[in-house]
Amino acid sequence: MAGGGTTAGRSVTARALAVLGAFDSTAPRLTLSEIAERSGTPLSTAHRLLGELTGWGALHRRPDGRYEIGRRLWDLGLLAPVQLELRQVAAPFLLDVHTATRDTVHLAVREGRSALYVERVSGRESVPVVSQVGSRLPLHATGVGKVLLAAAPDDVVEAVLRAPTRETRHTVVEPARLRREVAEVRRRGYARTAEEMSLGTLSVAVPVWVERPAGPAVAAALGIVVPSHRRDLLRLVPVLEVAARGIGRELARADAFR
Amino acid sequence: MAGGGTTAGRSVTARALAVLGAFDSTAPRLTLSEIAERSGTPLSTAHRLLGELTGWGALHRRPDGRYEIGRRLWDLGLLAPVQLELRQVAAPFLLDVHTATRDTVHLAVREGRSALYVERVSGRESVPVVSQVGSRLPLHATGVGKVLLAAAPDDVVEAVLRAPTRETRHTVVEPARLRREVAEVRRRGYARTAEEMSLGTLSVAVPVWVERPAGPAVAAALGIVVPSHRRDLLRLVPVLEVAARGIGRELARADAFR
DNA sequence: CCTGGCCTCCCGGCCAGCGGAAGGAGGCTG
DNA sequence: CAGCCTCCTTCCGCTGGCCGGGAGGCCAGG
Repeated sequence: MAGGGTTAGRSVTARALAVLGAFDSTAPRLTLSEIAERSGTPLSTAHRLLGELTGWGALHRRPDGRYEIGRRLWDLGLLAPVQLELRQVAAPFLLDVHTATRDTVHLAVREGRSALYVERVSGRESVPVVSQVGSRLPLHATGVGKVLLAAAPDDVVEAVLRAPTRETRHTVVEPARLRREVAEVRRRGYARTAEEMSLGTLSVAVPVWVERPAGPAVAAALGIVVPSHRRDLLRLVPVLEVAARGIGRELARADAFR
Repeated sequence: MAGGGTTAGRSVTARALAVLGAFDSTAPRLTLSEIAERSGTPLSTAHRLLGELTGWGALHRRPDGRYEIGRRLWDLGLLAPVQLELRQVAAPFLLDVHTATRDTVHLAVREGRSALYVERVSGRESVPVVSQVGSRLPLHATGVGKVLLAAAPDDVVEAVLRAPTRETRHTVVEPARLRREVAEVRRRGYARTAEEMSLGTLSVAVPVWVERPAGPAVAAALGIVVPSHRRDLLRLVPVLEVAARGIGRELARADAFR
């Protein structure tokens, strides 16, 4: 019997987490063997862990035998600070902007070298966009991304400028030009893009400033995406600014309250 | 050394899950000792598990030392079917209803003997309501709850009627009267409440029917909450019905697509 | 300076978890 | 309809990873 001989130092918890980690947005529903393979766990081990995770409610087993994320993990996820603080505070303001403009409105925060989309309001008549809540998109090719990039520490800016991906034929990838854009965003207080992430859409975005004991900081970026035939893009900047200031004020209050 | 002697059969995974389970909406931020106590885990064991969970990103440790749910669990939660299928399909329709009415709109599903609030659209000018995304409220005291109750199997109805909680002085708790209301909801196709869950608000709700291979079924309930001085509550029923039918159709399509 | 609360780290015994392998269920093919 | 394949479930004895008491550190308050 091989026994635990080949466990290679991975702890039980690490294996259980690896099993959970097998799920992602490209694979939200998996069979036992897929999970075993994706998590690098022997079949029978995966089977046992899945039994426990399912029993607790972290996962759910469908009638067809496949596994998916369970309600209990959904619940836990709702307790994450990004959800509990940012989203709940910001949602009504995004709604205001959407009501005034009828376009797709986004709220994103920086996570490493990506923009993490935290909230989105988009009706059925809005332009189709790639971003969803939970998506991570590059900092250099979206409106909210550029705002977050302009507010990021220098080492992040340098790392992003070193290898900007080309998303469409309009994506700006020249480091010098990106550097100029970042400076411009800092000066003007808003960012704009034209078909740099997906063809047929323009975007503008502004920072959400929050007063903290340590001084003002950019906590998020608020942006709007419109079809590319629109001419009056900059008209939206004041609308976004009003909402962003409202969000910032509420966040500062929430911070003070702890 | 006590060793594993007193483990009482709880598996490692069960302990790790117990640690996660220490978090809930009333306690989204916890210290090590609180977690140890709430999860019934010895301090040093909790400490070790927290280290692993934090390392993986399931939890996050704040500068002040307390733990909270991490981004990675938030991500995973977004993959739950309730989020991925229902919410994403329904969100634009809730938005439509909100735009037309400016009131707070809810989508809920039944989970056991509770109504689980899955999505909510509410501006800043809407009436304040207790429900949040992820809340569980009683089936007998809310609009969406009554709709879900009317669609529930008999044993659930009986169980709910046996011990209805009194939420406000207007809550209907007499089993006979509740039974009559359920029959009425089934006949009329909508439910209404008047200050039964929180004072100062009325609500109406309709079922979301989905065509399935096994026949039509109520997948969710769509409801709206308005301040109690409004007189034209029933005017909203057709609005909700249009949206509910739209959601049902999209869900059936999504089902077919798998 | 002491006290108390809270966190971090250490260590050796022991049992819970490990995973290969056999067997079952179901579906597709020739 | 037999044969084959894929996928899932269960079994079981060995062993290495987990357990948790306790020592010690850190910090705030008295």
